[in-house]
Amino acid sequence: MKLYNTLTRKIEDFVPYEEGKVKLYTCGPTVYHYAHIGNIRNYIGHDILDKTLRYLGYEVTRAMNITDVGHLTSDSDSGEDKMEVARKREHKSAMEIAKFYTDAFFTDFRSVNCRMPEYVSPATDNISEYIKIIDVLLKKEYAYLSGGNVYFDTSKLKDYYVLTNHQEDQMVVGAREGVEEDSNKRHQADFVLWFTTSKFENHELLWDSPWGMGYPGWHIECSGISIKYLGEYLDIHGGGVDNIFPHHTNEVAQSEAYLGHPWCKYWFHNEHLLDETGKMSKSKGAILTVSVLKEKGYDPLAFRFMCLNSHYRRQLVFSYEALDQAYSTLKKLRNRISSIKDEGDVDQDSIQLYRKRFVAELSDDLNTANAISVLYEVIKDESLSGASKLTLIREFDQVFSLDLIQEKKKVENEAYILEQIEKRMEAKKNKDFAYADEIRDELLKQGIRLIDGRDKTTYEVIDE
RNA sequence: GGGUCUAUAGCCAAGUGGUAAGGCAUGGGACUGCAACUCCCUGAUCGUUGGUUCAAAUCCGACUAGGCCCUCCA
Repeated sequence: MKLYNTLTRKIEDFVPYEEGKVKLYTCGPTVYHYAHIGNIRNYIGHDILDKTLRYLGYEVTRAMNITDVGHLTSDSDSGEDKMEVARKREHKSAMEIAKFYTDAFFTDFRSVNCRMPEYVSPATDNISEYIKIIDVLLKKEYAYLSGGNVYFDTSKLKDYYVLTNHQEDQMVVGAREGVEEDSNKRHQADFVLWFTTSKFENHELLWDSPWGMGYPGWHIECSGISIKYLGEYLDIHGGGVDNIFPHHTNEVAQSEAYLGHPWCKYWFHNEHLLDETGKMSKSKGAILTVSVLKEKGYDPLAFRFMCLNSHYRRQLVFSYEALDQAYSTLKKLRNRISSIKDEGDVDQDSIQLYRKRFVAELSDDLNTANAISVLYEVIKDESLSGASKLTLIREFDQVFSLDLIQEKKKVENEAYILEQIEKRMEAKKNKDFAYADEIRDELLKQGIRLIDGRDKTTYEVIDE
């Protein structure tokens, strides 16, 4: 298995700390708003990684956080907490908001066939873990108190910018609008571990700590949750590319300072999904979610298919044209697969050959687009028996998760349908095509599509 | 200003030194009473420009265009 590692900026052989086992961490959603399809692309990328590792035989343990607190617009005290903004906007308690959007997130997450991680933990469930870590960081003098807050001292590290190649003296403070400098910091790059003071009024979520009532900084939650559930040695940590700095950079800093040894071996980052105007963002107003696509009549898996046709480290521009295309391709693919008859012997040698090619593509930094090409070759291979094809397709779909093999849907009124087909045959014989078409249209309205064969008409249930 | 990534047919996209996979769409054909489904056929010299090489979409330089990061975003 070869994976691109942001840490080295190279494609490397994947070798976990413990042979055969993988500890995988995914930066989860912030639940002050809906997760848009760009967010979901990221989780699809992680899902493919997760399932590929499993397919290869690794025992994967995966954890993911839910950010339901303290997501500030900046580390300085000028910003507003996103949860608080949502609370004011919707006149609900912070926990109600978090619950609502967490549920909405997992509805979409599941609808694109993403597997649930072993551990999913909200940030607010692990406060004591953060306090423990911050306490140690203070004792080791990697952290300091200033202006009521606890800060991480980045000057104590040999190489704070391991993930980024940033040069401190070239950094522009406030490159983005609305970011102000925090005068409590000793160094420009220092970041907050624990807040007790802020300008926000009525901050709803507060916890007691050795440093006073307050709430955790943004970055500490992922370190805390990861170490708590996956231990001191992490194999892969992933997220979107925009997390590289500062979020993941800070995680490395605080985790390794706390643990006293190297922490995460591989950093896995998904590129963004763009729309015509550029990056999708939760703060940009209208939010396109998987649920919205569903309401528009798309199978959510068409979106997943669209993502798999591209590479996770490549920017993808979302357009309805592209989605329509992905959807019709997926439907065609399923149609072709459904016509494969489960007969003949399962040819182990041929299967092994295709299996190898499939694995080779996925092992090449998750080349899903090529893995799909292998699928097409399997379908087209005339020397392969139906049983062999279906065995392979079923296996490939463990990773793709596109529901390629659709269960033949049974209908209750089959007798009625067969009767109608019979009537239509009769009408066709009598060249009464108007009546024949009428029957066909009527059945279509009921979700039954007729398929005319050479001397027999069959039907299928359509679910749109 | 610094960092980083990308540029292949109408669209999605593979390709990492030896003369451009695959898919969708289009057009043509087979099947059909018509249609749907299915099947067959159908297209590009790889952003521009220098260079390295017997040989470059693939390596190096310059240029152009675009994305992302530089303390809120996946």
